[in-house]
Amino acid sequence: MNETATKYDPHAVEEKWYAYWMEHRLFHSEPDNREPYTIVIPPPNVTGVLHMGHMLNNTIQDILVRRARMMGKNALWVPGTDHAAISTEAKVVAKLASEGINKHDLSREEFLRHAWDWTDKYGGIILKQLRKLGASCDWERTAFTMDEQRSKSVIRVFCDLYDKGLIYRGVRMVNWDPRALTALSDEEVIYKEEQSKLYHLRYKVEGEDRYIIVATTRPETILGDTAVCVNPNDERYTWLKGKKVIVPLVGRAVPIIMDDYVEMDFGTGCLKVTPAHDVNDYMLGDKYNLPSIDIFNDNGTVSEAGGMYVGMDRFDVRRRIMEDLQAADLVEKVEDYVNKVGHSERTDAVIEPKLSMQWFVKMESLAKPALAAVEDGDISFVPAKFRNTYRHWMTNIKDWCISRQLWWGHQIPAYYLPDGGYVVAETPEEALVKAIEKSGNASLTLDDLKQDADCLDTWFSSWLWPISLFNGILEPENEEFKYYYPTADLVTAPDIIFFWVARMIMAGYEFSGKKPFGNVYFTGIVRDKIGRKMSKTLGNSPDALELLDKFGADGVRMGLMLAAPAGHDIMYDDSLCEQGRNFCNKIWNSFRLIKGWQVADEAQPEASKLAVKWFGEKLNATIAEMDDLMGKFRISEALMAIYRLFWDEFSSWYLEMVKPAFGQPMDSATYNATLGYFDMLLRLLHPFMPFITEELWQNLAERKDGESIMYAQIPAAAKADEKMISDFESVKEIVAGIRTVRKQKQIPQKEALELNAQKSHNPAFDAVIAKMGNISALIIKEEKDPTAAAFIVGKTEYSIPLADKVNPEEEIAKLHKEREYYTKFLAGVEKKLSNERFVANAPEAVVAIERKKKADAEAKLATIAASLSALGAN
RNA sequence: GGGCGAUUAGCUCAGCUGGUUUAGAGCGUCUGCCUUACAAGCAGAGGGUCUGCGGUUCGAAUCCGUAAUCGCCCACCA
Repeated sequence: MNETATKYDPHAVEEKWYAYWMEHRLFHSEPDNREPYTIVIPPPNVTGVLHMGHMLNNTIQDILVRRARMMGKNALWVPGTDHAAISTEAKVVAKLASEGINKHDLSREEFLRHAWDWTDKYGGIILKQLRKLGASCDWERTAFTMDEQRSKSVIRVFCDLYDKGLIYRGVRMVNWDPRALTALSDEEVIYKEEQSKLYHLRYKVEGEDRYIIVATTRPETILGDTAVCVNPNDERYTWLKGKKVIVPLVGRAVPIIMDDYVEMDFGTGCLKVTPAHDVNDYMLGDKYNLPSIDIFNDNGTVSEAGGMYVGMDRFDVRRRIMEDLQAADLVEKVEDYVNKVGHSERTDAVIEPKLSMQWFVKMESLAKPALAAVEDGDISFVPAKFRNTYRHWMTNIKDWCISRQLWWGHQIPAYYLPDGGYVVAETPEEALVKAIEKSGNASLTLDDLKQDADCLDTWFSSWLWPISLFNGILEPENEEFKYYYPTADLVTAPDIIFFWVARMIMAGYEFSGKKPFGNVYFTGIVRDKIGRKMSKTLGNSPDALELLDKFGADGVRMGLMLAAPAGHDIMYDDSLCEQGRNFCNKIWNSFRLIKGWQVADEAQPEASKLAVKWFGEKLNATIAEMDDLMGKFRISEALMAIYRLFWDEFSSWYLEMVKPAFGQPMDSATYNATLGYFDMLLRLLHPFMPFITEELWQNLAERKDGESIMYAQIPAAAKADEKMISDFESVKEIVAGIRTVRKQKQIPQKEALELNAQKSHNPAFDAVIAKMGNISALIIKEEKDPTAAAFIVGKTEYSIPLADKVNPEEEIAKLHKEREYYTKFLAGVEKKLSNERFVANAPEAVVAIERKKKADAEAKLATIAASLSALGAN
């Protein structure tokens, strides 16, 4: 380490200590007698790269884990990645396409080989990047949602739920992603407001020369129309009862149905019904036994069943059909219209509601204990407002569509028999046994069984994450599971509360009988300076690795944390990281100062003795404050507390008080106390800024190989001497008063001054005042010196005799200003006290405070009056 | 359409069960200083009728109502 550099250089330091921590396996945890503290990482996508959100989220987790470790707990942070079925498969498909390979020309096995190659190559890059941030994960436990243990757990759970009757297969209207070519769960659909059109189309009434007008946003779906619906109470349309209308262009006659689902005042009051491509229309179709014409292929082009525009994309059809309708004079009008359109969370494709055969989980019974856990506070949410969101979702929960028409993921363990029917089993061998039993056909072989081609939703493996990491599904009695589970805290972003958090809670109770974690800390969303969400398309997200490089990991961590109270979005700006970097520098330079001191065996100066005593109290108070704040997950406030202790109290006051004169040595008592304090400050800072604290801690004293600040304990708070702390605040004010006088009168610090004080002055810290103010003599003197520059601290007036330098008029003006303030203040207090109802109703303590305020203000005014009269004014 | 949350200094936010807060912090701004740890620094200063209105109370930034603005979540009006 280069002790002469005035700037902290994070680069070499970070690499060195991370390697040291790894080499000595300091992140590794095994069950022992200590209290466990466990966090499981929200697994990032296996092919993802580090972004601002990850940095925030993982910094918080690291702070919690490192702090727990330093409080003597057996801390474990388990890392891992998620196979992210849809997005990974999409990436692999795109990569193959760029090589001229079409996914569908490959067998499932061939495709999976490519996918695994891709995963091996790019997978886990993000985990390497987390190391640069300082994440103290137990990398030996790195897991993957598709590794063997996790995969087996998933399959076991599927079979278990199936056996319990909680998983079923059926034809339902699902959200279809025509780009990823798979069904999605409701949660994977993002509704976005879009500027679109409302098309008013003319439907001819069969056998009459009359038309009705139907309003739609999707004219292309008329190909699938099988009815037109009006409200039975709508008098405009009673004449339509029992009639049929002709679908424009298509020429098909469809019945008029009457249902009060239709809003009379929307559009024209006529609704076209396309049961195959709209959830509500499906419901109507079901109710009125309408035929359902599926006019789209899986990729969103028109199918043979559409009869026209076959093979054309749905959006091209929209344009074309409108041209054709215009030409046939079947368009009444076109209005601008804003509506919400569902998009795929992963591919952003516009969702097509589609009827298909899928697998579902019945959620109602799973939700019950999970809801109760949060309602009863067994699991607490930070901030608590997310309980509302959670409650609402849980009480309106719908069945979960878990099948995905993908290859990358856990293949559904359902096996179809040659003569129909299927069995669900953990392995093909077990399936065969069940199949033989079910069919009564003993000659069946493995080749006769055909496994369901679909994969499971990614979240069907993620919801088991906390349990499956400790193998709690397959071996619920294993030692690790019993020790580490339930985990302590979960740190995640609120946008996956339904995807993940809620489902983990359900899985926790269902598969382990216990909650998966005690607290859920919801982070904010990182936004840019003007409040926009950071996104690739906007290009407003700084490159995470560049930031780490520019400001150092500690600087970035601190910058993010300073602005990140729980659940509060943070507006990112580089100035935050600059502040973090500057703080690193401050710490660095304090260390340089301390290490530069010569130590001699001499008596401890009075000022140093006082400083040591005072800072000890201040340290105690801050430890207590941090304990309290961290207990409430007010992490940024805890950081601010230690930041201010270090910068304002330790650097600006303590070090200045004990600092020996230039070239002079320091007494060993003060020196050792200072080293002790510095050590303690480093410990308190370490969870937030792991690298610089390790570097300095290692250099602060001789350390054995393998020793680390990571395991240096943060002691429990002792009771602080509040009296001493508050007395010292007055001392600061006195010193500040002296500094102000010096500044106003342009008297340099090196010129010693005399200070007069009234007898109410507390002499306990005189040595400090003398040193910090460069005061040669502090004289208790009641009478006023008109040639002295005065200031008041508390009730006591202080003055510095300056002979000719004092301008009496300035002094008088200053006193008048103070008098004005205190007169007003006193009037306010007196008004309160003269209110009988206040005195009668307010608690005694509150009244006493007001009385003291009054007495203090009066004393102060008396002091001011005396000073004024001494100056010959009033 | 329902719900939730926010609105406090130029910016980002504290202020928890109303009373030692006629309101605090960090950053930024302004003024002096390259003082032998640190100019990414030091010493100071200025800056707010707590979104508006009404109410409860002896007392309101804090509780209640209401309006406005913003944000988020949920929902099957084409």
